This record gives sequence, structure tokens and C-alpha cells, in this order.
Amino acid sequence: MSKKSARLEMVKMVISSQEIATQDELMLALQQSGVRCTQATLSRDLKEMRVVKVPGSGGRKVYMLPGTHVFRGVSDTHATVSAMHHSGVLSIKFSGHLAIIKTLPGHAGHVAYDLDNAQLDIVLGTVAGDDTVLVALDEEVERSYALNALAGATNLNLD
Amino acid sequence: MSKKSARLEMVKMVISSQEIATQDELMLALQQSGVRCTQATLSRDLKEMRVVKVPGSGGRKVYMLPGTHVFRGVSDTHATVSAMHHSGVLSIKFSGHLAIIKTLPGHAGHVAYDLDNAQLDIVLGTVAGDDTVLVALDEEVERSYALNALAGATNLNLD
DNA sequence: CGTCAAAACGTATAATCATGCGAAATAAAT
DNA sequence: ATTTATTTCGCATGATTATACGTTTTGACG
Repeated sequence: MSKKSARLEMVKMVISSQEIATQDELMLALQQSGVRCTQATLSRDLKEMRVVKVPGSGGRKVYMLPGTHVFRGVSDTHATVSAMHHSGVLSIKFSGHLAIIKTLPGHAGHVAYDLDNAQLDIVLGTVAGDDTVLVALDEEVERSYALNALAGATNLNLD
Repeated sequence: MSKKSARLEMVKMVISSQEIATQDELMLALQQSGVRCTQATLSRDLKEMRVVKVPGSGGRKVYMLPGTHVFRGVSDTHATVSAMHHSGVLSIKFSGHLAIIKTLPGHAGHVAYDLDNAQLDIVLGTVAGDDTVLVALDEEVERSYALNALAGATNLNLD
């Protein structure tokens, strides 16, 4: 594993788990993880990885992985993600009439897509971040029912 | 019909029909269509529209409209599009203290942006996906009031 | 190992983009 | 219409990103 590809993996992990607005910011975040390099190198890395900078709410712009932001495990030196669920769904919790689905980094979009396609009439709408999906539920539905429906639509195995 | 929204439409048309790499380039392309403005203005426009710059194949980076947004019909070069700035809002529903706004694909960001800028004090915050905006509402507000406020801020015509 | 070629990198700087601020334009109110 | 408030905009400049170029590293081969 070259020094470069290790850095690239770390970049993926960092930008999919936190909001990074500039390359200097990214550089600092990488230092926290023991990766040292310059802004120039990151500029080249981000271009090579086709990372895009997206204007978000609140006037800030953050880096995001392209396409189906799929972040597959980390290789060697650092933390590897265990317990990979097929769906990428880690947990489903509720607050009010909102379901909060936590996923692996980068999987939220895919999970939300599946949910939308499932056409559940208990779901009023979904919004996906990077590793979180907010699901607005109909007021009338019971949580136990919703949990089953959501788990089913996302291929989550309830234990 | 403001001068601004006309320019915004033209920007959409230009960046969806040709490969634009810089804001100066975009500025020149707009001049060809009779729209004159500065790079500074375009910077603000692109941010408002949440246009992203994507590193493409040939080492080139081009601007792209977010989501699966398809720009639909404008007649010819100058073409003042009528029925412009339809909000893209399809429906507004409620669940608990949350409003769920469904929009045309790719329009959620813009709608959320408008809402944020409207500075409604009944709105605590917004989150935009691709075609859904979740709006966190103040606990005290009546739904009928909220509906009117949201519809107003998003230029939705209530029937 | 030593040599060569290719890739990766840092420095310095150019290119591009974002923004504070006052001016001009637009809308709202009297 | 005149005043007042709000939005939009351009200019100048600060902030961020990209790259030319020389240096170092990496890897293949003898």
C-alpha cells in the first residue's frame, strides 16, 4: 500500500464523515489521523477522485464523494468497519413523527433511494445526508409498524 | 419578472448545453445571449442554484446542475421565458412540527434556499434532499398559518 | 547496489472563486 | 410621487484552488 493510496482512503473517510469546506481544513483533519501533506497534493487528489464541492445550506460549501458515494472499508493501518450490513443501515430510531436511519458513511443516499422506490404510504418524504436519512412519517402510523416497514424496505435484518 | 431570474434561467440553459469551466467563461457565454453581468454576480448565482463543479474526464472541470434536473424549453436566444420561476413545489404536508415539501427532482435545494432567505420566524430550520425539503417548525404555530407562510415563501400558488 | 524512468511531491505563484461594502435598482409604504 | 426599505449588483480584494517547475521518491532492471 503506497503512501498515496493510504492518503486517498483517508481522504474519503474524512470527507464522508465530516463537513470539510476547504483543502486546508482537510489537510488539518488528515494530520489528526497521522497523514501529512500539502494543500497542493490534496488539490490533485480531489481532482483524481472526482470529489465535488457542493454549496450546502447555510452558505457553506462542502466536499462530497461523487456518484453513489459508496465507501467500502478501510484497508490496513486504520480502523476497519466491521459488521457490514448489506443495506448499509446501522440503526433506525424515532423522534416524534420522524424516523432517523443511520447508515454507513456514504450510504444514506442509496438507502433513501430504496425507501422512495418502496412507495410506502406511511412515508411523507425522505432527506438523505451522508450517513443519516430523515424519514418524515404519517402521523397516524404506529412505530412498531413503521419500524417493520422501514426495515423491510431497506433490507435491514431485525434481530 | 426580474432581471435576475431571467439571468438565472439563462445560466441553467448555458451550463446544461455546453461545457463551462470557469465563471469568466460563463460570463462570456451569457453575453452571447444578451445577458451582461460580472463574475461576482455569477459566483452568487451559482451558489444560490447550488450548481456544482465536477472534475471531468479530460482533467477539465465543468459546472453541472444538481440532481437529475433537466432544463426544459426556452425558445431562442433572448427568449424571455414566461411562467418563469415556478417554484418547483409540488405539495406541502405536515407531520408533528415538521412540514414536508415535495418538489420537482433537483429543486429541493433551491426551495430550501428560498425558505432560508425568507427568514420566517416560524421556521427553525430546513433540510433539503433532491426532491424533498423538511422544514422544522416552531411548536406554537398553526398549520393553516404555516401553510400560507411556506406557500408564500416558495411562490407556490395555493388553489 | 547503481542507474534510469516514471510517478509523487512541495514551493511558489498563477488562476479562479467568494465577499465586504457602497452604489444603483427595485419594491413597498405613505 | 416621494420617501423608505429591500434587493441586486459591481468593484476591489481576500480566500481558495490549480499548476509549472524543480526535487525527491519509487520501482524496474541489470
